[in-house]
Amino acid sequence: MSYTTTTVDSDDGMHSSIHNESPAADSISNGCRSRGKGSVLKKGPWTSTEDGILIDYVKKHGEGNWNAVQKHTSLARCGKSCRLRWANHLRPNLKKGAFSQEEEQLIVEMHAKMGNKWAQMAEHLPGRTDNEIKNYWNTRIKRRQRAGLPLYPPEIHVEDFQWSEEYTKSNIIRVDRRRHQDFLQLGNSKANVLFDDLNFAASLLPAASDLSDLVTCNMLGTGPSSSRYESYMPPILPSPKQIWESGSRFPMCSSNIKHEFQSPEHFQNTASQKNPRSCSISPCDVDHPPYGNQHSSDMMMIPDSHTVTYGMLPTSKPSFGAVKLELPSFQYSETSAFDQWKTTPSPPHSDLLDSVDAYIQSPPSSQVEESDCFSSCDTGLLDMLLHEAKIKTSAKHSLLMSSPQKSFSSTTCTTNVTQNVPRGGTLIKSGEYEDSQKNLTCSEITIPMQLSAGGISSAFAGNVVKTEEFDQVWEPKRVDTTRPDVLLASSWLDQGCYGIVRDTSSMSDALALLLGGDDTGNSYVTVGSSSGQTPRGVGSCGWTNMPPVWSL
DNA sequence: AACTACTTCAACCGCACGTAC
DNA sequence: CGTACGTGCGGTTGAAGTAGT
Repeated sequence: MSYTTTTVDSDDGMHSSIHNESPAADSISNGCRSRGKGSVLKKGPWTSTEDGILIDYVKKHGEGNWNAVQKHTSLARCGKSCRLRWANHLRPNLKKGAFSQEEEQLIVEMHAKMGNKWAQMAEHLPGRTDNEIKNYWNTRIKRRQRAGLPLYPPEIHVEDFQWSEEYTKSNIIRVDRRRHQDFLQLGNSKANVLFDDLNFAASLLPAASDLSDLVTCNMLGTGPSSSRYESYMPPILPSPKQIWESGSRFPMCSSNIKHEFQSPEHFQNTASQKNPRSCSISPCDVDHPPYGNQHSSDMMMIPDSHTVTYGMLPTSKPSFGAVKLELPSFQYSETSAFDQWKTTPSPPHSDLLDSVDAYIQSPPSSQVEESDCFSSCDTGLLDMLLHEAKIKTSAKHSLLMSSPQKSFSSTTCTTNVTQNVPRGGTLIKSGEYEDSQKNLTCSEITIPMQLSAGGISSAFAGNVVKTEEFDQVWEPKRVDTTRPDVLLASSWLDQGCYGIVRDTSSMSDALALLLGGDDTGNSYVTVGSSSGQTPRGVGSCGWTNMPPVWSL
């Protein structure tokens, strides 16, 4: 931006510039078309006087026809400038100040779904402008880039195919705004995962047929066999438009899984005492074992995860080593970063974003070898894959059964997935899917999820909050809870307890996982690493102008 | 106190799209 | 159909503010 014109002192003491448009360059030189009266259009910061003029004009004439402002007032601003000023600063009901945590989380969530669709995001953040959101995001990018953190929690990508750019550009979003709104609506209702949705997904997507994958998607997405950043690689997915046009909403399950990722306090107290903000997963936190004496086999390990610092550290004093700071996202030192997470204190009730920021700016320094954690937490990839094969078989069967109550148990990890399952099912066939969420009575399946990190640390005491009948054996997925991004994602999911899109992501997570996988249980998540393709993950993109996760 | 580095944010720019003529 | 115009969006810039040395 170069306000290289006459600088004048404005009435509020600010310097502003006057752009002298020459006749030859008057039309589009500054992005505004001249009104053709030899006008001298002012540029730069607005003065209070100008604001007053514009406000008066809008009061009299309403919004729109911005080029007429210059005609009808003494304001020497082009229409674009007027519109921008009004939209970003003068219009009523604008919310000023820092973004709330809910807003921040929604932004991240929406960005994962939409990409840089600031205006669309702003529609879902009342009182906020696209410019604000954009600025916030750019700041976030810089922060996380500097810290070497991935931009999104690892699970984010798998839920995003629903919101591909194709979708947002499709007629659906224009014609059916209500659905759009529903998708992002704020709410605290339980997520509903409709098995019919899943079945529909399975029919629509041949590879998407296993409930086990649905259940395990969040774990395998960052499974031990995957590289650190594979979770950012997109699964091969059908056209989102196709899915949407088919009418399926693919409600999420992960939020419900996450819903059970409560703090120890949560488990120790009552299930009804659900603090939506509570999320504390610090399995590898040797120093914080208050969550019970869970055996390592009872632990789920989320590989490559981050440990969140939960606001224990000052947020204003970056303390990263220079080397780490210079590492671009997805390239941070695996060992150092990994190690740092492990000993991070993790208060049970914490704030996700603050925690992340806290980590970014002041990570722990203790050293624990990643391999140590893995070896102690994980019995091996092969075992896991074998489990996967079993799961697929059993879960596939369970999906086809008419009984809505299917639960999963495991000797090593009890995962609670609360799902609302339509009785009788409404899957007709692909393309004729009904919105079961509206029409069906659903029963709930609750699968307690128990987290801990192998041998090292904190397992949740009182591991089962809700106990339901288990007639399916569900094998554990080890979750490397020492990886910051995974823990971030866990917290992320927890946010779904009070968040916005919590009833939409899990199914897509599952589908993404399913599509990325094969019958051998390999390569569930990514297409980049195992397919021989050149990965197109976030890491390969510029930090600015990032595509939505689904499109990577 | 002065300087530097960094962050934030308001505003501009170019482009795309829709509409009117 | 082509052009002009109005509007909106996303990317970029640089002034102002803040923190660190």
